[in-house]
Amino acid sequence: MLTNRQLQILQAIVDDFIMFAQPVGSRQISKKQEITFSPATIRNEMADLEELGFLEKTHTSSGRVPSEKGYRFYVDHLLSPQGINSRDIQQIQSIFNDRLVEVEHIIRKSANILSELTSYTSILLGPDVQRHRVKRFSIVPLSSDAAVAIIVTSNGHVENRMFNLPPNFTASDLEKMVNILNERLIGESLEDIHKKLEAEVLTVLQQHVQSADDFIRSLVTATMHNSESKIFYGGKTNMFNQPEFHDLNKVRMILDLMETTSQVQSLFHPNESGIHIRIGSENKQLEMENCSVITTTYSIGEEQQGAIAIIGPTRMDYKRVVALLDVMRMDLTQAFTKNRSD
Amino acid sequence: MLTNRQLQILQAIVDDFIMFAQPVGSRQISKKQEITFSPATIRNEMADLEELGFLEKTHTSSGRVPSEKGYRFYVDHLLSPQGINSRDIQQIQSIFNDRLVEVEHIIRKSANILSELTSYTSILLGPDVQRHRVKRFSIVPLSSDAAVAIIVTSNGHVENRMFNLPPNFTASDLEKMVNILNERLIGESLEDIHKKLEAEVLTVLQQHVQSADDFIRSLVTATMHNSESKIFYGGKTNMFNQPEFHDLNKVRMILDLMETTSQVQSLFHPNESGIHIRIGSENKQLEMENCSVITTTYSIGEEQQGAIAIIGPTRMDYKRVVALLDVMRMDLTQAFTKNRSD
DNA sequence: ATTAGCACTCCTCTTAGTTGAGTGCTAACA
DNA sequence: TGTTAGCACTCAACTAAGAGGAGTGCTAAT
Repeated sequence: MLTNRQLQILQAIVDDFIMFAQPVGSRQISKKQEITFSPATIRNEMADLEELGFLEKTHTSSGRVPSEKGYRFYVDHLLSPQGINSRDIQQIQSIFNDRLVEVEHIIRKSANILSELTSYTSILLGPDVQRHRVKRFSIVPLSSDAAVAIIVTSNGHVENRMFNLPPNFTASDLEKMVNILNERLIGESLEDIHKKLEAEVLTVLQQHVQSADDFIRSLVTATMHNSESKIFYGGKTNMFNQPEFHDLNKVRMILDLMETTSQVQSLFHPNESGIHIRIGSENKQLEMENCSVITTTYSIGEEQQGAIAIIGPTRMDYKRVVALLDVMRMDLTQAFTKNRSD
Repeated sequence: MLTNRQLQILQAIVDDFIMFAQPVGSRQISKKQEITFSPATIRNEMADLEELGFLEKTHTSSGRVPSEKGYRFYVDHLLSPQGINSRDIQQIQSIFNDRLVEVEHIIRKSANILSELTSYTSILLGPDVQRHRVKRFSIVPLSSDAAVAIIVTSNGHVENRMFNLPPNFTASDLEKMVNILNERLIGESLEDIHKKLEAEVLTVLQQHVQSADDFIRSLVTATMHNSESKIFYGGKTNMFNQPEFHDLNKVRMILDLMETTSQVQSLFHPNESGIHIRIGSENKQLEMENCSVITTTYSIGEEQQGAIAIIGPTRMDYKRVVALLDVMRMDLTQAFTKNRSD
């Protein structure tokens, strides 16, 4: 168990290092207002904290730097919840000024403002398209052998895909088909559609339409394709500002990771509410060993969920980011549920 | 006018520098197969070429480096058209293996393959949505005050946008409206729609539907919004490989530029056929003063046009990139016009 | 006209020395 | 007994000096 004084010193060191990105010496700590004891005492405590694994030295005679364990402790026990600046709140509110109707717009704007406010990189996941419910299904023929399938979901998202028509497919075939599909599929979620298409709808269609088999197969692969939630980025190059990323290789690896959808998706904790912090090697990705990722989720309507991640150096301003994400999560949730009800 | 020998030496120097990214000395040139004269002679010629502005020195006793004027001359006069490797051609062909129907897929894949083959960054512009022709117009109501407008274009693109419905808008109003819109707008290009909507369609609608005014306004702003061609990137971080970009600031500026749609769009020469090369400061953007940009266009169907850009260091392998772009342009054009006719 | 030879330049790499921030330990102090 | 002043020690960061080498420009010989 740490003594009060050790807690105080650990906090001071982490705060200081987060601010200045320089190893922190005993003298520097001793000069702080709230510290009443001498550098020598601090040195003794520091040595103890190092032995306990909370601090590290970059070399024998350098100041101390928080270890991952140190950050973890700081985040878990020393992070006094902090209000944020009214100017920041105002800026967040400005996202909702426009009376925009589209979810996508709001999320895009949120990504930009978050990256601006934190000076880190933000990633926002939109609603999971797979869970949207079908509002209308239609097919627009383009030529004798190609058509576009269009699915409008209840919250206004439009999913569309081209596919090939089987030969000898008539306009009346198409019409029948669309009617059947609408009858059967409206109200279902997109992820259920695939199953339904192949199971019940197919047999019904086969009774009415020639070569329904091919058709359904086209349609299934077509609607299945675009299955992930959309991803929005803010401040992709913000990390260039951080001294720990003055290394091209690190930056490159992270930027490359962000181009890979699957990797990005695995940064998140789906279906877990609250704010999650992963520090350095707590991240599964090797590329992220110098980064911390703070994630949270927000609601879109009653069923849908979106997610937010902030990526920064392990020396991230946790206090501020957590506070900002908290506001952001609540505001987005509120905006999207209010939007729904009127 | 340059002598034959000067041409030969200039070419050798540029080729060598493109390959090794190191200032080229007289000895190194003299060792080449095709060079029959001594280092001393080469030094004299080099001094002349420098005086003429084609070469530069990084310091008094360094080898020579091509100046922008040197690259320009090389590109204009010394670039013997070169066939490309059959393996490369094969890889390009692989884009079209899948029998993909969607334009977007092919372009996305092309961007990736181009960046892979060149090891530079590629940017592909899709067709200009504004010039697509309307195939079908429909409106799907979502709630009492919101709806989605959907425009399907003749080549299968789907443009959609949410908008607010005026109060007291009935289902039959909506139906009438959609009918009128389809009557009037099918076959028009998207860019013409805006004008038409405001001019003739508005007056017609006003006769049939209450508060058509508000409605049209919503619709115009809605369809106008998404007006640029889609942009696809390949190999965004490839420039990290180039020694001239081992400078974080340069990389950052270019990456930031690539996030700005308007800046990216201004890299292209719309409506000019052929292959264009802009070297260093010939680019309008200050951020690009160390880059060369090679652009070209391809056709999508009979009316539409897409564009390709490759961004690399001024020390770019012009010969190879030009050859690759030439193949790419023709293959894409062919694929998209063939696609149309069957 | 071409080229061998040579003095000269200047970048790059290495080594040595200096400075200064910071530590750990010991001994004195309250 | 906990705290602190004092001091020797460590090591990164900076500076200066010197060696090596790739390359040039000029001159004189071929």
